[in-house]
Amino acid sequence: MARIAGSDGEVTRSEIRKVSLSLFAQFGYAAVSMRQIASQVGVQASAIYQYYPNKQQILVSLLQNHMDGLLSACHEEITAKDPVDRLEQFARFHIRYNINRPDEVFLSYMELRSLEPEGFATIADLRSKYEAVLKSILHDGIKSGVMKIDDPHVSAMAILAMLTGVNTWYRSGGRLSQKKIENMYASMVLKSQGIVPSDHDEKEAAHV
Amino acid sequence: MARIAGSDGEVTRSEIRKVSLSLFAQFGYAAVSMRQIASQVGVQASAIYQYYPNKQQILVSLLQNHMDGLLSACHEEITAKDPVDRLEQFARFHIRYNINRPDEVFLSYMELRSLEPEGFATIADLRSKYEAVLKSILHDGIKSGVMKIDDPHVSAMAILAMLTGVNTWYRSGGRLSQKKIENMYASMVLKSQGIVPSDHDEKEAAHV
DNA sequence: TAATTAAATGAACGTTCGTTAAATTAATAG
DNA sequence: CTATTAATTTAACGAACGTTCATTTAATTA
Repeated sequence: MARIAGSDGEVTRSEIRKVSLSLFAQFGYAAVSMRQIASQVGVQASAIYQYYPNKQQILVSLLQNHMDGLLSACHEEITAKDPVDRLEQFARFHIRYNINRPDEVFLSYMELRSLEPEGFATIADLRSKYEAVLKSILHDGIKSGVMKIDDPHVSAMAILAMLTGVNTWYRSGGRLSQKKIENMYASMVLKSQGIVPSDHDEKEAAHV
Repeated sequence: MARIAGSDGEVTRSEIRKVSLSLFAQFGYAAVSMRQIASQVGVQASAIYQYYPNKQQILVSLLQNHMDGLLSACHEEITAKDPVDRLEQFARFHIRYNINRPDEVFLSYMELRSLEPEGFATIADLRSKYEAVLKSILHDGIKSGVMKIDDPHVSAMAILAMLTGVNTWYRSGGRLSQKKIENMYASMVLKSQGIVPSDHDEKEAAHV
């Protein structure tokens, strides 16, 4: 047997991505074999090399894709002018975007160590661009005096860790809706940076 | 050659632990081979089996040891009565204990998935005991009305993620002292749960 | 000093790994 | 209908894997 009736390269390629993502997230990059991926795709291991030059490039491509999507979506969705509003938008965006992509997020945080230097540099650069978005919001909030922040870098790291942590416990169909979770995390993030919610809400109301 | 002059089982055992911890944390459990561990210990791979029955048990033992230490230290060091004081003690303890054990912490969070069912159950149970310590503090704080918390479980997860996240960026000898970092995280944790620091400080002062 | 125990070696086991190469069949283009 | 391109197979490569076993040497005990 060789080419299979009805086989389609684009379908196989996306199947390889889907399966690799799921297996890497579940067992870790190093623990997953090409044969294991191939078997779930329904193909022989050697067929994967038609689409990716090696195992490492599958991982790089998955991470690259995730970070690109994250960055462009965040630039699209965080539109407010006021720093407090922007921080709230950031928190809500981060939860909303990540909560439905648990495997990508897990990979992005856990498998950077599996990357060879070149791929690592690329992904690390994208991540620091994302962190810069948050840091810039915090700087604005400090300048305008609405946030009480000792150290913007530490605050940024604390906020990101807190938000990303939702993926360690959230399972869809659970007790809490995604909107509820988004609300709670947004509130905790704002308060953690010295923003008293009622203050800001009242100011907002006064404008209307 | 066989037994080496001056060789000592206890020294070799602890060397195996040290090396395994460092390699597992750096490359991931699955990516590290017995031969790699052995070579850093300065021994042949077969010698490791004098001390551990297999690779999996090295990991289980490292994780077990870490969680035991964490739990007993936390019970020793969190002594206050007042819920707000206890939450502050918890935050400071978690930072202080974890910041100097980056490899153990990383393993505990990342390699649970590498555990076979029995070991997984053991470690997961220890972790939930630790989480229960924090949740109990939050419940007390809610009952006494000093904390503004929507959902204690979500708050506990958020706090733990935020605190544990310090290990993703902290490197010893950096810009900030451990004490400074402890202070900042403790403050953010309290504020995130609706505790206004000055309020509590003033009440404390009033007692003196 | 002889017997025993502790600590390690070196060789080998069957398996699996990532990857390559040649062959084969399906779909498409001329 | 034929030639070409796309998609896949089977077979094989050397290397590395976790683990076992018999053996060897050092240290301790009797």
